[in-house]
Amino acid sequence: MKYWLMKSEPDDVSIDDAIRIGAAPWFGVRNYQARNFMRDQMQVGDGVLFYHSSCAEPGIAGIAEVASTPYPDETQFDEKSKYFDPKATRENPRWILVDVKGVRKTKLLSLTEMRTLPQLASMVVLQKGSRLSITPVTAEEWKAVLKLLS
DNA sequence: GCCAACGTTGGC
DNA sequence: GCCAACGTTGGC
Repeated sequence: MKYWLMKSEPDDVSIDDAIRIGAAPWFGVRNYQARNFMRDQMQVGDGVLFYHSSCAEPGIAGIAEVASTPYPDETQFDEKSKYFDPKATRENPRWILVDVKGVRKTKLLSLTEMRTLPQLASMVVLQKGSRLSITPVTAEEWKAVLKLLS
């Protein structure tokens, strides 16, 4: 059992959307490190901190969980998608994703608040220059965040 | 909209 | 394999 923080633009998919939709493919990741986390390390049932980014109040907005094993991101094959990748083929797909299921909405733990909390200082997402859309979360960090959200 | 910090691409 | 140029992320 691992833990993750996954960023989503709420104008695109918010925590409310994720809960309403249920298990949904986490499409559009086009960064190899983030892809590798999904492809190589995620397991069904892993805990996800659902983070709202590029919005008025960025921060953790809810809890989700990994809901599938990895499989190819369909949008890489779709010429009409903005995520289309001409170098990807069905025989040799480049982008792999998992389904993510929204579990519950929480109060917003804002980025500014997170930065003030010593128990969260080690989180990858808070490190200077970090812009990975998927980052690993330690069990300690997970516990600390859940406590703050309760 | 700005821009710092990264990541990717492609010529050599 | 280096690295300059370019593209992207995402907070502010």
